[in-house]
Amino acid sequence: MFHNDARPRGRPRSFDETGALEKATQVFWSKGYDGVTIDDLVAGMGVGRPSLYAVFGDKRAIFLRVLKAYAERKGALAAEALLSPQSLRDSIAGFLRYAVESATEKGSARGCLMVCVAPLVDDAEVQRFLQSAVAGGAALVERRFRDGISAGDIPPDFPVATRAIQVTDFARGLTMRARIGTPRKTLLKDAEEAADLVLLPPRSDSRSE
Amino acid sequence: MFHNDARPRGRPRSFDETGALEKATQVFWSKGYDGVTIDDLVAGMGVGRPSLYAVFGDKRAIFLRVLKAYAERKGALAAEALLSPQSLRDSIAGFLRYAVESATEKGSARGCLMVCVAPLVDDAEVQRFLQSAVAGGAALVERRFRDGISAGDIPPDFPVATRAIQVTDFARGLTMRARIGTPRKTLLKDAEEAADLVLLPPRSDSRSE
DNA sequence: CCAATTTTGAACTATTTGGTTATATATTGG
DNA sequence: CCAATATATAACCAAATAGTTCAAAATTGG
Repeated sequence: MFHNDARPRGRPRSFDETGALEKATQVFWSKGYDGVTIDDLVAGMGVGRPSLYAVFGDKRAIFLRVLKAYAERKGALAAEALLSPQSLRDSIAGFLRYAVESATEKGSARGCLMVCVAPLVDDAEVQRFLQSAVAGGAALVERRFRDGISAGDIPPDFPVATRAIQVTDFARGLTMRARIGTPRKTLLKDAEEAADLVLLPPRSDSRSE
Repeated sequence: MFHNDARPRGRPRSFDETGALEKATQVFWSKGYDGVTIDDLVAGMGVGRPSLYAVFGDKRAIFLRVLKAYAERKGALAAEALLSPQSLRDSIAGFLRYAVESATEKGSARGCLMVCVAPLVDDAEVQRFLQSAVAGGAALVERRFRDGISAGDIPPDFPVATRAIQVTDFARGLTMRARIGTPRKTLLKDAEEAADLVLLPPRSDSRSE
């Protein structure tokens, strides 16, 4: 006799919890952390003030949940863009293209919550989270480079760690430019050229000057 | 009988105007735009509230002045780092090194006012200013590349415009990582490697495959 | 239908914030 | 030394903001 999935006891909620968090994401994404008031969240999430505090806590708590959910979702999509294609070139270009496309999507704010807004949040936990996210992103790209060596797409002496960081730095640079209004078309072109650059074979040391 | 540089009529100001603006720069730099209150500026600039409004205007006006002064100063220093060295490699590495060093300076906030905070300001004039600053920075680097071709440091088919944008995207990426706490040492290493990368000769098309 | 439970909506309180006003203070010009 | 001028200090006010309280509403369990 399990009532595990039975509806809970009292008045049912008028909102969907994860849906409300997604709406909160849009609010923070477009207004930044400090630019957001509780009333912004109330209006944007469609949740009454007392419910908001009861269910989610204060602004900081909401932001932390938003940030973590966003990172997970975006990380999965980025990994997919990176790991799906067969050719290394398509992987790297796809990764950067995804960064540009999600940063210039119609209907969302420009830029990226993790790249543009979270770094300005003056909070130790946020900073730690971002640090590990940055490291995780680079590690993912590095793994893809290693697979590229196995597949013969790039030479065995390819500096996988260095180039992986460079790919993610490019993504950051492109994303910040998206935020200030650089057109998607321009950024997509730059993403392609960045992919070309990071795939150049390293200068071989064998032939000295 | 010119009294051009005579002291003005009434009670003398207790603060230095440009000095106060520099202090305001630090305030915005560390707290972001929306995170700053008038009281923060009053405290940080050492200017009383009524004088602040009378002399500088409201928060937006102060920020615009701060941003423009910051851009001018920083642009000049970046140009110096870029144009002083003889070798192209020293120029590009110096430019990126300067970005990292100024973004990790002790005593200032981490990151950069133009790269990290201004892009989040929801204001058309700020956005326009940033766009032109971004274009100007890339143009500066591109010019240095062209000089490098003349000097024989890079081949004549070197894609100067593309690589110039990439240099500035790297600077943005490094600067954002500085903001989230990546150590200066790490970033300086990455800056060197980024300089190496963007100076790689392009794949020559002559030899197909 | 009624008690227990949970959420909702509206109002409320204390605090912060942006911006102004009034008065005192420091300086120049005569 | 006095009028004119400009700034400084402190107090002030209205609006915005964060967070709470409380009665009404919607549901389950009996």
